[in-house]
This record gives sequence, structure tokens and C-alpha cells, in this order.
Amino acid sequence: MDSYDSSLYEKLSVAVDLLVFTIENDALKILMVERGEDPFANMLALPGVFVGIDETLDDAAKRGISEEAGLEDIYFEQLYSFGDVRRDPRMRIISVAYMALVPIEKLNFHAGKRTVSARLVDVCTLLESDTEVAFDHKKIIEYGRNRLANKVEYTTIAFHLVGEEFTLPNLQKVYEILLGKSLYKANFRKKIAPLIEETEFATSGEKHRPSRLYRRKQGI
Amino acid sequence: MDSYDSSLYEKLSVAVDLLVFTIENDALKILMVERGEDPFANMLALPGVFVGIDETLDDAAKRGISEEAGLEDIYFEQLYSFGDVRRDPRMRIISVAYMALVPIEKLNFHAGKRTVSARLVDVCTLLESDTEVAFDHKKIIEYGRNRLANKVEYTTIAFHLVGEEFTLPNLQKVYEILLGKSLYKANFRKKIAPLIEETEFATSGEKHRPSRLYRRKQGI
DNA sequence: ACAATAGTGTCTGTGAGACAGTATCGA
DNA sequence: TCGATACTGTCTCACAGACACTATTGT
Repeated sequence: MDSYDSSLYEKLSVAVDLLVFTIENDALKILMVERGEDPFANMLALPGVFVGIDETLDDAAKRGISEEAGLEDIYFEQLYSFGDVRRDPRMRIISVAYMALVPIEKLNFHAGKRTVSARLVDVCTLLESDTEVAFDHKKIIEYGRNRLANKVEYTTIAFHLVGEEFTLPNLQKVYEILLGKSLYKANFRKKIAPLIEETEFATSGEKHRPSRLYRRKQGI
Repeated sequence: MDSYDSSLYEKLSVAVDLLVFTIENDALKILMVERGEDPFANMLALPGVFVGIDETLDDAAKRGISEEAGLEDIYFEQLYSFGDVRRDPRMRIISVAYMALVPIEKLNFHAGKRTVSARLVDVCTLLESDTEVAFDHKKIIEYGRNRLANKVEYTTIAFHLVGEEFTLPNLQKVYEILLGKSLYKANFRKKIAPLIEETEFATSGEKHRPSRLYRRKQGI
């Protein structure tokens, strides 16, 4: 920018909204909070925080994930910025959406501040139903879901939804949920093979053949 | 968000920075302006505008493209938001970067406000050299260039860099520039064939076989 | 032995890559 | 006819998809 006549422009509130995705009971879930006050009282909303004056966007996202979901060191990436004028009926707020992925074992959102109102919501059910969601958050969730579905195909992003060690049937299920279709075992394994390495462990106790545990291959 | 204690948070300036890409002389170029004042006086910067209080992000981008580049109705998409704390030495500014693509024939940036200081800069040269660029704009350009290079492979985004009617050798050249490698004619044509339709026209006047003009197939 | 799920071998078709060939203009 | 570029036919090979087969647990 050449001329910084910023005096002509009112400053704006900037918030980070968080899409914390996980897989629970063979379904994609997202962390949401029930709003206690108007506007949109008693409706579901995404957790979020305002961006501090001395805080980068990534730092705000990290803080939000910690405060609202009680999580540290999880994968996240910036998604998109939403800036419709009336997306919040009270005031102008720009929302920079971030998407975070966490394996269900690691998720313990009762450690966050939202201990009462936070809960996991089935993403498909939410998007396919007419359930109203606070602000433009339904649109944001849809955007995130689409990005996630796309990235599964050409990245290794799905690994962030399983633990350090995982079985291939398990990982395949995650792919199937995100892609919304079933896959052939053999083909899936061939495709995933170069990305993983065996561990010496396997599951046990189930009334069928145990499945070997794998971990992600390092340094690729 | 549940609690909107926004009083605790200072509001921020939000700007839209524009990456207007085009192809000129068989090279990817980007529209930049020479800064007249400090900070970064006499250095190159991206054109940009502040986001108005009653203006969506997309509208601000559209306005910027019109004011700074003199262009209407061209393709653009939101790229990424940059929010490092000290990216502008004077004040905290969040920048939402937008990428726009325009065929060189359509580009007439002297119609914009930056008639003096605006010019096209070779992207590869800029990124490979040590040339300093104002603010974090070099990083932003690199991000945009990468997005563009990626999207060429799995979208039809390259069509926005040629006119309504184009020859296949021409379109292929655009792909080659963006991908940074040469392609086989026959393979390229097979891949592009379903997306285009012949016109009745062809080039002429050159001292070799003329090439047919195509246009994009509608409704796909 | 059987149910249930884990895991493998292999055929097929599609599509990208490589290359050699033919076509059509101006001079 | 020749130089130059436009355009096409076809072989090969890698890889995704489909499916049938074998392996290993608990009961």
C-alpha cells in the first residue's frame, strides 16, 4: 500500500474461530459450544477468541485451542477469513477460521474453559439437517469439512486424526469417513505403505485375528 | 464465541493486499507499486486497500482491483491472511491477501490510481533474487505463486490468464510457465480437449501453419 | 470347526509420459 | 521446395480399482 490514510478507516475487531475436528464412533465430529447469551442464545457456535493487539493470528489460534479445548501441540492450519458485514449482528467482526485435527484419545475439552457448554457434534448430521447454528458458523463448518475432504486425497492430513500408533483398518476407516465412501483394503494398503512403518505390537483380545500397529514413517 | 468481552481487545486495522498476476513475454508477472514514502520508500510493494467498516472482504478486494489496477470483472480468490505483529513497522495491520488473474490484453493499470508508480514485475526473478520488497510482501508473493502453481494441476485456473479465445500452443505455454517445465503437445491436448471447443477462427499472417482458436466449453 | 476380521496376490483398465509421424502456412 | 510450427497416432508403463484368495485370532 502506498498511502496509509488509515485514519479514514475504522479499525475492526478480528477474531479466530476454531474448527476442532475429531473422529468419534466412526463419524466426523466437531467441537462446539452452546451459547449462554444473546445473540443466538442456546444455539451452537464455534469456539473462538479475539486476536490480541500483540498476538499473531497463529498465536491466537493456538491460545484458542488451549483455552477453549484444553489442547496443546495439536495440528492446525489457517482455513479462510470470513468478513461479511452483518455476520455478527452486534458489531463488525472479521473471523479468521482455523482448522485443528485431534485424535479422540487426546481430546479432553473439559480441561478448557467451556467445561459445561462444550460438546462434540456430528458434522454430517449438522450439515444435512436444518439445525440453525449461530452466526455464519454453519457456512464455516461446511467450508472446513470440504477442505478436509479434499486434503485427504492429496496430503497425509488424516494421520492427525489417529494416535501415534494405529492399525490400518482404523486408519482406513478414517479415510472412508472423510471421503464418504468405502475403499478396498488391498488398494488402500498399497497406497499407504510407503508412509508407514511397522511396530512390533498388535491389538489383542478381540475375537478375530489381531491387527498390527503401525506408526508414521519419519523423514519423508 | 460465547463471551464477547471485546472491550478487552483493541481493534485492528485490516487491509486487503492484491496479487494481480498476468503472463507477459512468456513470463509470470505481478503488478506492484513503487512506494513513495517511508517506511520502505522507493521499494516495491503490493497494491492494497483498507477494509471499510461496511465492506465485505471480497468487496474490498474488488474495490482494490478497480482502484489500484483499473480492472473490472476479473477472476479473483482469497489467498491467505497474514497477521504477524510487526509486519508493518508503524501499526498493527492484518492483511487478507487476494490473488487475481488477468490476461495481459485486458490489463491496463494506467487506468488505476497508481498510474505513475505501478508496473509489472517478473515473479521468478523477484523471488530468486535478493531484491528487498516492502513489508512481508515477498513472503505473500511466494505464497501466491505456490498456490497458483498447485492449482494449475487440478483446476482450470490457467484459463483466466488467456483471453476468451486462445490457441492451444498459447495455453500450453501458460501451463508451462506456471508449472516451470515443458510439456508434450499431444499429451497436453488430450488433457485439455474435454474442456474446450473449437471456434471457426484461426491465427494467420505468421510464416508457418496457423493455429486454431478455441474457447472454453460452457457448462461443465 | 466356525465366525469374524486381518492381510495379500494378481488381473484389468485408465491415463500420463514419450516419441515419431503428418499437416499447413509463408517465403 | 524448405523452414517453421501446428497437430495427431500409438506404444509403454505406473497406478488405481476390483476381486479372490490366504492367515490368525477367540469361542
